[in-house]
Amino acid sequence: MRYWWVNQNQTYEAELNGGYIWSPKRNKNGVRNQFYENMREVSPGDLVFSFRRRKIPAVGVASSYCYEAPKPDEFGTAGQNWEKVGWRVDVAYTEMSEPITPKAHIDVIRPLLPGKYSPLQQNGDGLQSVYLAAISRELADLLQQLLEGAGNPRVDTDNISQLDRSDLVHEELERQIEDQIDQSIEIESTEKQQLVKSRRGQGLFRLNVQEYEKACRISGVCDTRFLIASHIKPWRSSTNVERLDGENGLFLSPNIDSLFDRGFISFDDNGNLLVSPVLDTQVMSQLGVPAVQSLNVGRFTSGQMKYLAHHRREVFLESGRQS
DNA sequence: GACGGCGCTAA
DNA sequence: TTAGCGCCGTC
Repeated sequence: MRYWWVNQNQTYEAELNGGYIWSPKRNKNGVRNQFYENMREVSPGDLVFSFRRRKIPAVGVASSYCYEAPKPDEFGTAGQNWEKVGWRVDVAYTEMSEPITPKAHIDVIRPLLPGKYSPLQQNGDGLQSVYLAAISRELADLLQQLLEGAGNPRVDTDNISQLDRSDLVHEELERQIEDQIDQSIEIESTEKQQLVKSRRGQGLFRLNVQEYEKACRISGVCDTRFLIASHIKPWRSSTNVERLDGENGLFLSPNIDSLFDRGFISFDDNGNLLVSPVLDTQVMSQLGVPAVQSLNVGRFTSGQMKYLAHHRREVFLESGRQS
């Protein structure tokens, strides 16, 4: 399990009440930001320390992995220059009745601050450019001691709640897109039907995928009755052309589709399997992904590679990967 | 007056 | 890529 520190000044109320943390995927100028990339490495059960107005007013336990979600409406003007779609992790917060001020304990905290991507300055002040920062177990232990010493209840990872809204959020997002397709006057009704069917991997999209893929790349199952035509670049993020493009698809066994769809696995351009560090290796092998050092699933077309690059950049749950 | 989920920019 | 510095709105 891992430990995180989140600087939430303007959005604290919204994120506390909503039970989540949210970030855009990129800086305003489109550049990768490590504090946003860190969202992709959170696992259920991880501990999250809230930081607001120089204090720690709440401690949370993550209850989901990272998933794509729209910018919360309740942010209002706070996040005006952030993108409309970003990363979200569900978090069960416990408010501290006696918030502590890290700066008051900076002498003991300073030696435990990370050398890079630290959430605090050496003098104990915050850092404007930080959102979600990784901290060590040692620092997390210290913060918990300080919080308990001040009279707060201890928050532990086994306070984990089962609340994971990722399916609901994605369902709502995709339902809105279906409505847009349905109301569009430029699209013919037969194409509308195909676009909606493609969301479930059915219809024309499935036929188009069959031109490129014959079996599940990992399980080897080739009876298409048991395979899901899975979008590489997610349906919700695709253009209408991409939603029906056969090169934007793989035939996958249901278990493998579920792992690929949620970003637990991906592929590089040479066909090597990539496994997210957030995924438990035992679960992975139980779900049918062989626990070998490297697995090559064969060549991809240049079209497939284009979509795979998107999958690695926007779906795969690993921070810091350049591709 | 203090400070930060910034925006630039230097190296 | 990372950290430092200056801006300025908000608490």
